[in-house]
Amino acid sequence: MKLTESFYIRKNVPLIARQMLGKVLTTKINQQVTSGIIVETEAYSYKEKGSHAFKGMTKRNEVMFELGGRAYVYLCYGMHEMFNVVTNEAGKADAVLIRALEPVLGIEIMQERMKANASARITSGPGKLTKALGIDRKLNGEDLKKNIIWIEDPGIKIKPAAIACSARIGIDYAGEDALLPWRFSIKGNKWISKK
DNA sequence: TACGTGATCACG
DNA sequence: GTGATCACGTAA
Repeated sequence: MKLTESFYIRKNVPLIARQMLGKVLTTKINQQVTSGIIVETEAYSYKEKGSHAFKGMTKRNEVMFELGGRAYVYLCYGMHEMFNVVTNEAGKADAVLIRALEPVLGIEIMQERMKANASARITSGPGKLTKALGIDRKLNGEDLKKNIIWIEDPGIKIKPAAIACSARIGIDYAGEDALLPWRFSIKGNKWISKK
């Protein structure tokens, strides 16, 4: 069943990011269903310099300031769409970046979408999984309770010992906050993004 | 390691 | 208006 507000609207964003491992992200776009198990995430809090929300609200990040349980999608490096889940209550702009998935449904559809750059590991990275699942900025602000993009709990329990945590990737600009161990992944999973 | 790529944001 | 920068991916 779908995750509800009681999951998303909590204060502890690293905890939410960790608990998102093993959940299933699904999109239904143009009647095409694609999904994957979340195997790598990163937490971002408005209180630390790694977050887009650290300096306050802008046109780009305004959905981060809405109530938890929505999609925050933005363009990075002029070519990659990035998908985040907004968490916490309105005004407290926390988010979890989904960095990698293990494909489950619609694998052929994903391969078709990735055709231009045919790689075997179609969902192993934040820019790739959005393309594979058809996620783009049109979904910015989309409510995850609806039937376009959502996350379900398949009831798989991930043991604490099976979770790796480390510093987040690609945020050197955040100074000492770049060292926070807020990147989580399922140990040994083949679909984790490359180093 | 290098660079494509274009929106965004902090300056004036 | 302008310019530096960017929560990446790929080729090499």
